[in-house]
Amino acid sequence: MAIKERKEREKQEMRNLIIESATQLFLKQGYDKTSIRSIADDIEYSPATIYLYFKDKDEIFFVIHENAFEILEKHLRKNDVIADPFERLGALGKTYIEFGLENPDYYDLMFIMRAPMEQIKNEEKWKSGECAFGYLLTTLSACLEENKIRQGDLYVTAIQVWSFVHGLVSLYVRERMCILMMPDDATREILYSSFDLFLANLKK
Amino acid sequence: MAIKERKEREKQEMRNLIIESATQLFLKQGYDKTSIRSIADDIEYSPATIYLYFKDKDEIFFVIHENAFEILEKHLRKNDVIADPFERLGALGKTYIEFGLENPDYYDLMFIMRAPMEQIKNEEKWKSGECAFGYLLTTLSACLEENKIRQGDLYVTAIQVWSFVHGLVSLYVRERMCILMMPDDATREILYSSFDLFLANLKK
DNA sequence: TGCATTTACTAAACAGTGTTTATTATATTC
DNA sequence: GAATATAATAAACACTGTTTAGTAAATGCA
Repeated sequence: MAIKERKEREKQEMRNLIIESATQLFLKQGYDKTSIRSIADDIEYSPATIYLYFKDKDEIFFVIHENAFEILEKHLRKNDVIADPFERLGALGKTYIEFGLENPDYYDLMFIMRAPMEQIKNEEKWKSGECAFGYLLTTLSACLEENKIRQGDLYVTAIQVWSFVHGLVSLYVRERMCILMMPDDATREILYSSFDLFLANLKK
Repeated sequence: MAIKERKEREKQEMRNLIIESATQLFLKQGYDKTSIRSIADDIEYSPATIYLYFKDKDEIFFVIHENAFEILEKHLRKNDVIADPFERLGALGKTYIEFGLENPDYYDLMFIMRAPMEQIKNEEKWKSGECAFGYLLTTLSACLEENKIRQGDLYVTAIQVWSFVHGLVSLYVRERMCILMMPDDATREILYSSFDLFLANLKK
C-alpha cells in the first residue's frame, strides 16, 4: 500500500504550502495582518482546512520561527573559517546584529514575540535557541582557553554577550532607538560602534 | 461660570477612572485580556463611553506607559545620593534591572510593546524615554570626566550600557532565558552576575 | 420659569479575529 | 458495487476595537 505514503507526502506538502504562504504574508504585512483567513484566501482553501494541518496559529508561527533560526545559523556558520576565537566572536556578533537589522520581522519572531514560545511550553525545550546559544558558548570557551578575553564564568560571559547584542537589536526593532534622534543609517552606525567598544572592553 | 471648570474636572476624573481600571486589569491579566469592554464592565459604563475620553486603546496604554516611567524615575532618583559617579552607575543599572524583573508588565509596555510607540509617532518625541536616557547620560558624563570608566564617545557608551541592561531584562521578560534551564531565582542571579562582570569590564 | 441647545451616554452595528462543529463530497477499502 | 474512511467546507461561536445613530439629562438664554 503506497497510498499511505502518498497521503503522508500530500499532508506534508499541504503543511509546506501553508507555511510558505504564511511566511510570505508575515514578511510582507507583519504578524497581526497575517490572519488565518488571509492565509486561507492566499492558498485558496477555507480557514477551517488550516486547522486540519496545524493545531493553532501559534504552531504555524513556531515553524516559521524555526525556519528563521535555520537562516540565522547559515549566516553564523560562515564565520567558522575564522581561526582566532576572539576575531570569530566579533564576526559572530556583527553577523547577529546584521541579521536582526536586515530581518526585523524574523528577529522579532525569534527573540521578542510571545507566540512561538507558547508552543515550546506545551512541548519541550527551546531547541533552536539552545543550538544558537551553543555556538556562542563554543566560541567563548575557546576565547577563555586561549586567554583572549577577560577570565570569568562561561555562562555569565555568554549571557553578557547575548544580552548586549539582543539589547541593541531589540531596541532598534521595537523602535526605542528613536531617542537618539538620528536618521536610521546613523543609528545603525552607533549600534556597530557600540559593539566595537563592547568587544574592546571584553578583550584581555 | 464655574461650571466649565467643574466639567473639565469631571472629564479629568473620568479619564483617571478609566486609567486606574485599565492599569489594574493590565497588571492582573496582561495586555491582551484588558479589552475596552472589560474596562467598560469594570467602571460600569458602556464601551462607547471610553471613546469620549480616549482616542483609542493605544492612547490609554500610552498614559499607563508614562505613569510607569514616573515610577521607574522615582526608583532611579533614590541613587542621586551616591556621590561617586561609577558607583552611582552601578546602582542605577541594578535599580533598572530590578524594576524590570519585579514589574515585567510595566517593563514590557515601556520598552518592548509596540502599542505606546504608535501614539508617539502621531504626536511628538518619546519624552519619557529621553528623560530616563538623560539620567544615564549625566551619570556617564561624570564617569568620563572623572576618568572612572574607559574613555569613549558618550552616546556610544550610553547605548552600550542601556542595550546591555535592556537585553538582560527583555530576554527574561519575553521568556528567552529558558535556555539556561535553571530555576527562576538562579537565572536572576546570573543576570546580576553578568551585570557585575559588565561593570568590571567598563571600569578603568 | 420655560424652551432651545449643548453635553453625556449608550444600544446596536460594523468589520474584523481565532477556533469549533456539523455537514457534504470525495477517495479508499472490502 | 456498497460501506467506510478521509478531506474540505459553510456556518456559527465568542471574542476584539471602533463607529454611528439615537436618547436622556444638564445647561444657557429669554
